[in-house]
Amino acid sequence: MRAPVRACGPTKLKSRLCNENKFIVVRTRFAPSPTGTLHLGNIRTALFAWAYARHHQGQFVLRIEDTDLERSSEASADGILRDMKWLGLDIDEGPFFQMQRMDRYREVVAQMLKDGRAYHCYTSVEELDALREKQKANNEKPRYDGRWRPENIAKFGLEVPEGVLPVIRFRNPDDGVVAWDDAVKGHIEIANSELDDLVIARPAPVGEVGVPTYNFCVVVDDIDMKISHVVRGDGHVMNTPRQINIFRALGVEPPVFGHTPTVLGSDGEKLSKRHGATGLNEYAASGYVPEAIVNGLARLGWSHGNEEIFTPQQLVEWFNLESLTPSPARFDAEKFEWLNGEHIKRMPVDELAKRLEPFLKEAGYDAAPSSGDQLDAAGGDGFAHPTATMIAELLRERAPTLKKMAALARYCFVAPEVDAALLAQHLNEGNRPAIAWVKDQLATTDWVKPALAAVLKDAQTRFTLKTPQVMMPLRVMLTGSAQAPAVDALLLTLGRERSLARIHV
RNA sequence: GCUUCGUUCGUCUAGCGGUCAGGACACUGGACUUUCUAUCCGGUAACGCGGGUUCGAUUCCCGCACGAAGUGCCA
Repeated sequence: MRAPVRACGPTKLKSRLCNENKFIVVRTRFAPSPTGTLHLGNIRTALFAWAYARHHQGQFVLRIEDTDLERSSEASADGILRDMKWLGLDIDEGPFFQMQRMDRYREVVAQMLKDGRAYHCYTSVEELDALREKQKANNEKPRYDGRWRPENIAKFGLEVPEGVLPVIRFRNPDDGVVAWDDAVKGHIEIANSELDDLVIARPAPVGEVGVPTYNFCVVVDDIDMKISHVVRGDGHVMNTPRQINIFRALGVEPPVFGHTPTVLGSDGEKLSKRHGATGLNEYAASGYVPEAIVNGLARLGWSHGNEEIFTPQQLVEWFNLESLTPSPARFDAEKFEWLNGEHIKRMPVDELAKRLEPFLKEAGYDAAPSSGDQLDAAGGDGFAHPTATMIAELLRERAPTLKKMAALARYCFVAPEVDAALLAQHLNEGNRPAIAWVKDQLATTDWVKPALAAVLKDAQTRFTLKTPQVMMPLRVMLTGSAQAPAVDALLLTLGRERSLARIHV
């Protein structure tokens, strides 16, 4: 489901480019390529850009950079939209698609050509390769030598070759340095002598403009979309000076740049499918809640003192670019899971129940109703079964993900298989009478927690047993496991009928 | 090779010239006699190396090492 595309950018080149470079409002953007699912690294950049805009009551723009025809797909663009929505990164404008802005880019290239800020270059790819090889062999930096700059043509003795379509190159300044104060990394400067004349439009007959290239489109887009702060991954640091030069050539002051550090896999390698740093959708499917993902992602490279657990709202309130660390961070799956558990614990039960329900269904506990605190329709073992809310209440502190919580809830629906050896460890002649007594009491006692607790306590005193001697056999019979919630809570959740059916003395 | 950026416990980080270098995850010890994969309390564990500057460097400067990115008619 693709949102409607909005046209962006007027056709009056000059007036547009030269004037409105004062940004009153903060406008950030996220500009992914639709070439696959978003991984944690990408989405974190989006999160930071979004949080910055929201913090300043600014706007957040989504731009899809779909000019790589071979790898781009609509499905992937839809996936991006879906993931952002799930995380709560609401967008104010867009998505804009670069493919639909080609005319605009060409218009600007044509203008630059006319103004002498760009020129045709007939050097073939083969020649370029040869040139670079030679430069490398001589221990020089491989770069285009500017031979087709109008003033150099004669010097190089060049003639326009037959049947070769020229590319258009940007005339980069020869001297001086390009410098900017990166909002994350601080002052950075690069000598123009390190930069060469980059191709801004691919081959096309003279008089036409070929397909424009990335570094150029980005600048035109950021100008047209009035982006005030470019928050992006630090893989773009080396593009920045080139882009700044293009901004200036177009008569526009460049925006503020903030380059966020890379996220590495837990092994320290770059994030990729193999590292388990899988797509966001898979975290959703594993029972992670978006609040926890936002929290964890933000905490990877950003900090607000010693705050570890915070809500998306708090992130927005506290966020600033200066508190980003400039160094790369490793993804820590264990900490993410812990964080997820913390967010689950803090969530209102009803909300938790609502989110748990699909996971219960997926686990095969289909009949779970959505809410309420009374037993509802018959479950898989033939008894009225607990609601999602009751289960959430019972297990919220014991499961780090919704999926694990659903798995833990098994005994709420299905009679457990009780291992005889395990039971024998906890049930013996010493406590058997007590358990029998408890069962008797449970047949008639009020099914409320204080009453249930009282029965259990009475059993201890009446039979002079230690607490575990009463609790453990019940726990095992009720759940099939020695690790389970408090027995009174279990009884309450499971219900009288089901509980009695499971207690065998 | 060249350019740019980076380097605090295993991991994420706080620190912005004087701290017993703090917190969190993980790990580990204990407590909770309603178990535990829960909860509470405790513990182990870090400033990459070498020079400066300074009364004093984790903090500032310079080298080195290591890592990352770039060096495309990819984005």
